[in-house]
Amino acid sequence: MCDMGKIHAPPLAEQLCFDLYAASRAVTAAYRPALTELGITYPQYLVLIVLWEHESLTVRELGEQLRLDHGTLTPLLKRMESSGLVERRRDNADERFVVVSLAGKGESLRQHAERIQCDMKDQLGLDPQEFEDLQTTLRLLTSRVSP
Amino acid sequence: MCDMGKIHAPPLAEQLCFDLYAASRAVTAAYRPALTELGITYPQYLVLIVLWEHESLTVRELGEQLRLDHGTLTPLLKRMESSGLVERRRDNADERFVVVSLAGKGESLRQHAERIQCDMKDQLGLDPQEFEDLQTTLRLLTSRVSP
DNA sequence: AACCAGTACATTGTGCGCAATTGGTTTGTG
DNA sequence: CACAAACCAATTGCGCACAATGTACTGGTT
Repeated sequence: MCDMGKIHAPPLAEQLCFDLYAASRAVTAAYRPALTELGITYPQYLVLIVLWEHESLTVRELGEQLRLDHGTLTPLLKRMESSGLVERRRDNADERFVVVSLAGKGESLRQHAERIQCDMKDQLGLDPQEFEDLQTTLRLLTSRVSP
Repeated sequence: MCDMGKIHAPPLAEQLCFDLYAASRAVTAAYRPALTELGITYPQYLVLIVLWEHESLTVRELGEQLRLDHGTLTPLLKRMESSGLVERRRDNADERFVVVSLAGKGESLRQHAERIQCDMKDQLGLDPQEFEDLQTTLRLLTSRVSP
C-alpha cells in the first residue's frame, strides 16, 4: 500500500493531518471576533445551530449531532445555561435524560447567525463547486476514520 | 455576495466549518491509539515531526511552523522535556530565546512515525489526486482566513 | 418485590488552545 | 552611556476535548 522503501520521518508539509488541524483552528479563529461580540464561543455556537434547527434535544442527541461526549457537553451546557442561552431540565417521563432547549438569549441570537455565516462564506472565498467538493471530502474522511 | 433573502438560521448540515471541525477531531482521534502506545499526544507528535526535520528550533520558530503560541507551547514542551522527548535550553547568544531540540526518546520514536503515517494514509483511503486537492484547498482556506 | 443489566448524565483529571499580563533580554536612539 | 521600544518566553485564567469512573434511573427477569 504505502511505500516504505525510504525510511525517513515525513516532513510537516506532507502531513494532511496537520493541514486539517491548522485549517480547523484557523477557521475557528476567523469566527471568534464575531462570536465574542455575541458573548459565545465556537462550540457554543454549534450547539445553538443545532437547537435553532431542532428546538429541543436530549444531551445524548446533541452529542450525536456534534460528535461530542457528555464530559464535554455537560459543563458547556451549564455555562450556556448560566448565561441565559439554553435551558436544561430532566425529562419527567424518563429522568435519565436531560432535555436542552433554547432560552431567551439563545433565541435572540438566531438572526445574527445568518449574517455571520454569510460573512464567513464570503471570507472563505470558495466557489460553490469547491465548497461542495471540500464538504464531501471532509465527510468522507470523517466517516472513514470513525468507528 | 451571499443571499440574505430568506432569513433562517442555517442548519448544521450546511456548515462547512462544522465538517472541518468534526473531520479534524475525527482524524486526531484516529491517530490517538497509535500515539498513546508511544506515550505521546497528537500535538506532541506534530512537535516531533518538526524537530525530526529541523533538529533544533526556537520556541518562536516552532510556533510559526505549527501556528501555535507560547501559551500553548511552553507547557507542552515542558511535559515533553520531562518525558525525555525534547531538550530545552536558553540560547547563550541571545537569552530571550529558548532552543528546543530532540532528546533520546524523541529521536528513538522517529522510525515509528513512518509506519503511523502510512497506516493513516491507507485508512483515509484517498487517491493521490484527492489527497493533493484536499491539501491544496485546506491551505487555501487557512491562508484566506489568516491575518 | 429484589435483582440486574443497560442507559444517561455527572464528575474528575489531564492536556491542549488562546487571550492577557508579566518579566527578563536585546536593540535602537539620542 | 542612558533609556525607551521591541522582543521572547513564562504565567495565569478560562474553555474546551476526552478518558475513566461514579451515580441515578429504567425495564426486564426471577
